[in-house]
Amino acid sequence: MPSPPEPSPDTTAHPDGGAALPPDLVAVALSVDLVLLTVREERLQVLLVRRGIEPFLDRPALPGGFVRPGEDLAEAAVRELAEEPGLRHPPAHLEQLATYGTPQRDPRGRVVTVAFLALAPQSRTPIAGTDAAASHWAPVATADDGPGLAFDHATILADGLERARSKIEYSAAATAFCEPEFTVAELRRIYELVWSARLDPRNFHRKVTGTAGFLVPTGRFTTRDGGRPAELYRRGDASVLYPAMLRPVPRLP
Amino acid sequence: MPSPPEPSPDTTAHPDGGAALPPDLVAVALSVDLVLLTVREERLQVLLVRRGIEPFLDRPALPGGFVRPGEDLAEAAVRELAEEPGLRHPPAHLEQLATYGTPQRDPRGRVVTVAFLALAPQSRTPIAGTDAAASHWAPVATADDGPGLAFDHATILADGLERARSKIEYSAAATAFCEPEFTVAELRRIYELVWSARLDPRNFHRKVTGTAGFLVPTGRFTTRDGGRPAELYRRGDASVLYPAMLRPVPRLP
DNA sequence: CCCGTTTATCGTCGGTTCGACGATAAAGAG
DNA sequence: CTCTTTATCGTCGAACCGACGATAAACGGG
Repeated sequence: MPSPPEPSPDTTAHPDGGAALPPDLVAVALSVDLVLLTVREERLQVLLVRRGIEPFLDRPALPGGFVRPGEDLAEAAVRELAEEPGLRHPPAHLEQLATYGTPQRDPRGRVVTVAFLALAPQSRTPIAGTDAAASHWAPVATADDGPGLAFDHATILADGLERARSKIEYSAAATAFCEPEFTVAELRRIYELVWSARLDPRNFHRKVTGTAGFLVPTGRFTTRDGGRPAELYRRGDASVLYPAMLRPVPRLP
Repeated sequence: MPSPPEPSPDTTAHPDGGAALPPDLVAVALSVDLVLLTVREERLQVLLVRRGIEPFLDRPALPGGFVRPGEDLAEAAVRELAEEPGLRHPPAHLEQLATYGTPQRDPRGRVVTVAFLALAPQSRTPIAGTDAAASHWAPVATADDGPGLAFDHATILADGLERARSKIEYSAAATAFCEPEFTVAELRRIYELVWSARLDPRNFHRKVTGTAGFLVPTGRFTTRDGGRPAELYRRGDASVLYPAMLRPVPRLP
């Protein structure tokens, strides 16, 4: 991390090998932004930060930051997550979402951002929802209320939500929202809150326990949800679900 | 397009609004690369170029180039496609694939590339396969033969192929490989060549003609494939297929 | 002109999966 | 002990799929 203005060191470095980048190409600043989702307080929530500098001062934004020299993209995403006080441990799921590079998306200049989608269980998300701190959890249903998100982060959030909603259809990614051991009902609650839909407990139970490699029974039981004791499961080694979990079609009436 | 060395104009421009980018951040060169697929000569093929400069001189590579000032990412992808002699018209399908930014992926310096996946019908791909020209079509099955692809383009190509193979499962993207009017058998051939699998003609016919919004019958017929005349269809307005077209499970024996 | 070949299209049959829902099991609350 | 809550097992019909038979409509060669 040097100090003075030398804005594009890497683009002119390495003139060895007889090859150098063309001198007239456009250099951009590169950042990563994170759509970190969790299920807490019976709602799907996203981690937001309050911007402390211009532009969009005091507006909510997705957590993120600039990529450092010699740093890979996923590496930068993991580092930004670790720096956020809203997350104690690494997330259970992290994947690249999309890249946003519209020329005018940042008034300071050309900033291209690579967005990542991260899913984490509630136990790794200690920040309370109504703190005035820089980091806070916001229900995704109300993320667009109040002052709008900075930059194009509303678009990125919407893309991340759609990715998460479709990802849990055909993969075991929903278990990333769960604690290491969980009941079928707790997993079903994840699906219901992510999809904003109600699922039949009996059909859901048949589906997830009948899909090979999805859930591994522990043989132990819990009554923490009340009622008859439910068996505890761990996530299996299956990453894709086949056949997929079907998202209920939105009913018109 | 200015001329002299001024490698990072945009990162220091716009100091207005009381906000400027931090002076010590890493600037990167930004490029787009294209995985342009078509079905020709009974094979799934990808457009490759022969590199005319170092590094990877004379090695095959995905077509692409640097993003220009003021240019959006998708805009740059469309421009690069238009500049390629391998494509006469805009592709029928274009989507962002992923972004690759490992620090050492380009020996000249920090170059981050946004890869796009494009699908086009044969009629828009006039270049012959064995020309010694800069652009040529290569069957994807043999794209890894001979000298390897430049940079990390083998990884990008593999990701693009996987995206294409899964995309046609749950969307109508396979029609992007077809001419404006096509028969059910021609569409089936697309699926078979992209998946390297054989599909039952009767079940495929039932599936595609029974999925609402997938195909629109024209009422006209053709015998260009021999045998009994087949009805010509156009693509419908459905973009997602529900239920999905099921990819056959790979047979072990 | 008849006939075999090729391709298109329609149907049938059995197995799997899904949605809707009944029935039973096992805990806690009062 | 009864009521409530939740978990889990079954049942039934509809939808869908894979395998495959049957018919239709073109062509080419005798």
